[in-house]
This record gives sequence, structure tokens and C-alpha cells, in this order.
Amino acid sequence: MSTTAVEVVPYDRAMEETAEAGEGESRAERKERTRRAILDAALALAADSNLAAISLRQVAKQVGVVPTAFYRHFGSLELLGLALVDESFRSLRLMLLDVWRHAPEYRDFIDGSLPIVAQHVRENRSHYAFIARERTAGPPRVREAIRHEIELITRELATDIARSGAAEHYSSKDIGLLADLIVSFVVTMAERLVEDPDSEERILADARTQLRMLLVGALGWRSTGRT
Amino acid sequence: MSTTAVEVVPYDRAMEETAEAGEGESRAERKERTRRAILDAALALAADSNLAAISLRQVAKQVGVVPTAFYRHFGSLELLGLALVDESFRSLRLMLLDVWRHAPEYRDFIDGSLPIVAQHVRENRSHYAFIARERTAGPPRVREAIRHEIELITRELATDIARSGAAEHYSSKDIGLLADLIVSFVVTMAERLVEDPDSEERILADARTQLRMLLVGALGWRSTGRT
DNA sequence: CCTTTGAGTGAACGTCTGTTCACTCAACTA
DNA sequence: TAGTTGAGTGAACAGACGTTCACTCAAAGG
Repeated sequence: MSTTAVEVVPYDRAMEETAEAGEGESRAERKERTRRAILDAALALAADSNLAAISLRQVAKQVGVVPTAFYRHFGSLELLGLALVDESFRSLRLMLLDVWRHAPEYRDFIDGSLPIVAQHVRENRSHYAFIARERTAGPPRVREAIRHEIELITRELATDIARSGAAEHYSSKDIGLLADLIVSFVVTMAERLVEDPDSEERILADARTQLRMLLVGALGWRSTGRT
Repeated sequence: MSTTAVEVVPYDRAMEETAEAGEGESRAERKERTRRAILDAALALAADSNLAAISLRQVAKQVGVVPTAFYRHFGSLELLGLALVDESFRSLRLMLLDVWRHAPEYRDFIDGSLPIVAQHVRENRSHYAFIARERTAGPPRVREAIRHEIELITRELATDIARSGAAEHYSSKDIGLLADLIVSFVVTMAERLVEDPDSEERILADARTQLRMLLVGALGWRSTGRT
């Protein structure tokens, strides 16, 4: 049906014609359904290159809608990209709440958290792939939005580390640097899981060892500054 | 002159008309000069988005040459991208030789190496920006080429660590993981230097602290496996 | 019931895309 | 000096691009 290699759940606009179903959708429901279809189509099309390289018309064709209809939902591909960033991180934050709730201690942090992150990447591969690509190659505003979200997460991890008391002898600045080190490492790990999902087991095992190396060192570290 | 915001040293094809100069260029010299101009133009144009989002015609216009002429030098933008990867890493490897020659010991490794890397990023910003973007968002073959180059560097670092004897109690597998950890970290640092060159000083200071945290831990680490 | 609203339509526009082809004409070679 | 080579030309192509505009026609609402 599609001329590209991308496979997407077709947007069934003729739903109300499916014989049996008597009840239709509300206006708002239909709009939301089209919006979702556009987001999914863009996500799928960008997966073969990136957001800046796809066209509004490709997205519209993938959705099964005329190009003009796109503008009823997004002012531009860039704004669509910002919506995808938002959507991706909303899910990610929920997952992190889970991680931080179940792993207050550091030994647990590694063995308990990494598999949860890996599972979330597995279940949201297209979103993580989107973030990994657009983080460095997206339109400037999209890049900035992603950078900001990651920074927020880093800050949350920092306060969590401070609260846990695992790094009592750290200055607050150094706690921030440690949090940044960990987040950067996990970002790299997520990139690898996205790039090669079949090697999840090995990637995860290696990451666990590396995170232990890192934290064993971090816990032995002593800040030289104050506060 | 150009319709885009990109500013590039114009490719002076009318050089032989500059009055005084009597001696011309050889055929091969002219070809090489055009090739260079194409590489530089692509690097500059891709900086505003990415390789997959620019067109052969934009590159040709930027160079000041007819679109067809492009094919005399590269079969496609993807092959041009591979040439840029090659060029970027050739320079990078020379820099690393310098680093490894001057910093055989770990304390020196941090204080001696990071500034050299930072300087190289500063002097080759466009190449590093290209690598940072195309590493995750480029055409598959370009991504693969970059991944391979980074893996080679990781292996070299691993043998260097092993040779230095700084991690005698490590299994060879764990030395590889440590090298990977360090390389990943430096890649992240380079990304940041590229993204925000004005903050070089802060980025470098933070990275130094983080690398110390990491290595202090790594040196206290003890492998549990064999070999 | 009659009016308003707004998601989706379809044609049209000027511009840009990759690629082909036959060509020129200066540098090289024999 | 005569002949070959090959980097760069310029026209032409069929198609895709973003954006505009006036439009339809069900659902929503008074």
C-alpha cells in the first residue's frame, strides 16, 4: 500500500462504514485519532532517516489524508517534533518514578533499575530512537527541548542521591556531577539498546558491570570543595 | 551571494584570471580543489540540519558548480558522508597518538589529555559536529562507519590501559569495558563542547572531576571473572 | 430545525529535487 | 603536433515539495 519500506498501522478513516457498529465517534474523538495517526506516521517515517529529512506530504500520505489536513493539527513538522518529545518524556518520567520508588539504595539501584530501563526502551523503541536521533540532529528547538528534559531528570536524580545519603561526603556540586555522569551513561546505554535490540542481554550485562565500576569509584571519592 | 545563512569560503574557480599569476594548476590539482570545496560545502550546509536533509543541488550551488559536476567526485551524498567520516577520524587518530604518547600514567592521563582533546574539538568543530550528528542520525552506512571507528579507538585504548599496567587486577574483558566507559564519556564531553563552545572552560572542569570520580572507582574495582 | 463550526478535500502555484544526456575545451600524452 | 581524456556545462525530464485558497458536509449547539 505504501511506497516506502515503513509499515504503519493504517489509519482507518472509514471506520463508521464497518457494517455492524451503529454508534459513531464524536468530533473530538475523530480529531484525536487523526492527530495520533500523524504522530505515529511521523515517528515511523523519521525512523528511516530523521525529522528534518521527512516531508509533510510523506506524513500525510502515510496517514491517508490530504496534505492540507496536516495543518489542522500541527503548524509545522518542528511543532510536531516538540509534541513527540513531550510524549516521549511523559512516559519516561512515569517509568523513572517507578525506578526511584523501588530502589532507594545503591546496590539495588543497579540491579533493580537497569532492567526496568531496558524494558521501557524495549516497549517504547520508536520513541527512544526518536530522542536519540533528534537530540543531536533535530531542529534547534527540538534539540533544546530534549536537552532541557534530560537536565530536569539529572536534577531529580541529584536530589534523590542527596536524600539517600549515599554520598554524604559529597559537595552538592559534586552530587550534581555524579548524577550527570550516571544519566549520561544511561543515555548511552539506551542509545545502544535502540540501535541493536537483539543484543539487549549483553548490553545490559556490560552496562551493569560498568555502572558498578563507576559507582564503586564514586563512593570512594571525596569532594575537595565546600557545601 | 548565497540564499542560505551558511557562510563558506567561496570556491574561486576563476583563479587563473587573477592577472599576475602566470602558472596554472595541474588537472589533478584542480580536481582536488573542487573535491575539497564540495566536502567543505556539505559540511557547512549539513551544520544547519544534517546530511540526510541537504540536497546535491544545494551543495553544488554552494560550491559554485553545476549539479552534474558533483557526480565527477562522489556517487552520492552518502558516499560524500563516508569521505567526511574518514577525514574526521584521520585527524582524530593523529591527535590520539599524541595523547597516548604524552600520557602514559593515569593522573597525567586526565590533566594531560582532556585539554588536548578540547583543543582538537575547538580547532575541528565542524568535523566533530558532523560526527556527533551523523553518529545517531546519519544514513545507516555512515552511522556504521562512525561506530566502527569509535570501536577501533576503544580497542586501542584498551590495549594501552593493559600495557600501562594501571589495571593489573582486571580481566581483559573488564579492561575493554573500562575503555568503553572512558571513550563513551569523552564522546559525550565532545558533544557538549561542540554544542556550546563558549562554555569550554566549565565543561572541561566538570569533565575532569567526573573522569576522576570514574577512574578513582575503576582503580579500586576488582574483576570477579578470569583472564 | 436551522445555523455555525471546523476537519478534511482537491486544485493550483512556483520552486526545488535527482538524474540523463550530449556537449565543450583545456590539460595531458604519445 | 595531433589525439585522447575527463572536469565541468546546460538543457531537459518527471516528480515531489510547502503553502494558498475556496470548497464540502457531518457533527455540535442554540
